[in-house]
Amino acid sequence: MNYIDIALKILKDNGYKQTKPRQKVLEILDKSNESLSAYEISDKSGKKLDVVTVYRVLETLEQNNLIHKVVSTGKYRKCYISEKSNLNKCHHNIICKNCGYIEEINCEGMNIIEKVISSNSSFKIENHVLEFYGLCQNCKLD
Amino acid sequence: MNYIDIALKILKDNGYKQTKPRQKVLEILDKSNESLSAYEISDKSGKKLDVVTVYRVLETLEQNNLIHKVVSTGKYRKCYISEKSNLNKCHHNIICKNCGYIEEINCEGMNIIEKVISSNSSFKIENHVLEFYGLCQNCKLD
DNA sequence: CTCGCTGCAAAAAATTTGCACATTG
DNA sequence: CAATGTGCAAATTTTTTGCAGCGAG
Repeated sequence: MNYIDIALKILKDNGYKQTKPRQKVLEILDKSNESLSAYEISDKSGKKLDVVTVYRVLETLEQNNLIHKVVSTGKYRKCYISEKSNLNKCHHNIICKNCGYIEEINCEGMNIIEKVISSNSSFKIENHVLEFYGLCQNCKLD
Repeated sequence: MNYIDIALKILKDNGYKQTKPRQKVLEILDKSNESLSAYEISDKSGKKLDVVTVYRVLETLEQNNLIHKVVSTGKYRKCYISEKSNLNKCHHNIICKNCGYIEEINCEGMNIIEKVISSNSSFKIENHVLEFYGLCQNCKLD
């Protein structure tokens, strides 16, 4: 099952309706290799989706862990989901500074880092944001 | 020498003028335990500083590595600087979800993580953003 | 005295809200 | 048909730009 179908199923399971705007936003994000803003998504829909609707759809999708906000830009990117569970996966991205291409990565070491930080500070750490920036395979060759 | 004096000296050394707005913004950020937006800084100045000026001062301070933008909120926080060098220090923050208190931390492990990611992906990684969220000592007791 | 910096006005961009109507289940 | 979700209008918030005048060096 592909990203869109899984996402729609999760929405349904969580009591959300499967509407055309939601499906359309998922399709646009699924196709894109880079993160997109609400306005960019509205544009890519041929303006069929109002920006306000896009904002609200994005909020819903994010709450259900179906998409991920790139914190340095505020734009959105689909993220890995599976039929079994989409709960609290630790999402990290590498973002190409040149073309915007984003790849989701697996970063096992962070739980260790969190433990080290926890014991070196007086904080109780609950979560973190981590984004890497650089050049993707194509752009580093130029 | 304290934060403000060092910062002003660095500005001077880099060819920037030492102006009252710059000094005032530095003072406000120095006093604050949490990150502040341009509007909050303007307010804390008793509206003596125009928001536009604050935006421009913040931009200058950031370019000189004297302050640091909290990427998840867009607000600014002073960061560690020394008379000798303020170049490209790797800044990481722990941010209290409850009260907003921010502490700058030293996070040695990240260069190792960057190397691991580099070798596991096709990207040439240049930098990263890392922020931790949790509860500070005071707030975790409540 | 000169160049860089600030303040004011205004524009542009990003995000949120209210409400009537449409759509899903 | 009942509850959610959408579209439009409008308000709010955030950030940027232009330009005249001020002030640091």
